[in-house]
Amino acid sequence: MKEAFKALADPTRRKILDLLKAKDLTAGEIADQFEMSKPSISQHLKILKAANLIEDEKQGQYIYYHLNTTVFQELISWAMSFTKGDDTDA
Amino acid sequence: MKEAFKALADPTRRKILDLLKAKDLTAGEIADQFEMSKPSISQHLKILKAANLIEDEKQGQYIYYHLNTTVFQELISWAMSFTKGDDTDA
DNA sequence: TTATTATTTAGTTAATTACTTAAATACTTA
DNA sequence: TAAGTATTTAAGTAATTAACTAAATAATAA
Repeated sequence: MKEAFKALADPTRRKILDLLKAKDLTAGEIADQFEMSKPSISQHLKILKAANLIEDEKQGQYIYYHLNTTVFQELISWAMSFTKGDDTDA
Repeated sequence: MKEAFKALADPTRRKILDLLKAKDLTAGEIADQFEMSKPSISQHLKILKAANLIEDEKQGQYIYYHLNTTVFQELISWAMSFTKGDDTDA
């Protein structure tokens, strides 16, 4: 989760996650949605992957990225522990 | 939410939230839990407050801090939108 | 009023982060 | 094999962040 919190702090990375919510995309397709160099997006993807928020899958010369929902589930539990009626530890 | 994501990226700030989950505390009581200067903790409290994750209340010479759960609720909704079963199109 | 306690604000510095361009790697196609 | 496309890695830099100490503000108590 530690890595995820840091990964989620950046608006570009949150937008990447939003894009992947709609459908799986290649690194290039993701980069096309931003006015930013491809290496920069590649770095962001690397950080999201290290945080287990996304996974990649190579298909020929392309690398497809897709969401990994497990950390989002953990995040839900974590946030719920701060709302009334839930005593669960972080 | 933008501010909240950045606020949550720091482990010291997440620990402050954990402490406030148990009970309301003064700035000094919070600072006592860390091996860090009081001004540093004060800055973290300021950031958490700007993110609407906590609120303060002055009582005499003390300032009590307590959780504000509204942004946590928003965070839950946000994270749920990434998990299966919350398909907005369904 | 003066001193004490609680806390924040200001100013500075070191570490981290988010970009950039250039080069490297990997796959595909002619 | 050589050229082209997709993507990452490397190296460098500017902006941001998180810490510190010192000073300021505010309330309390002597």
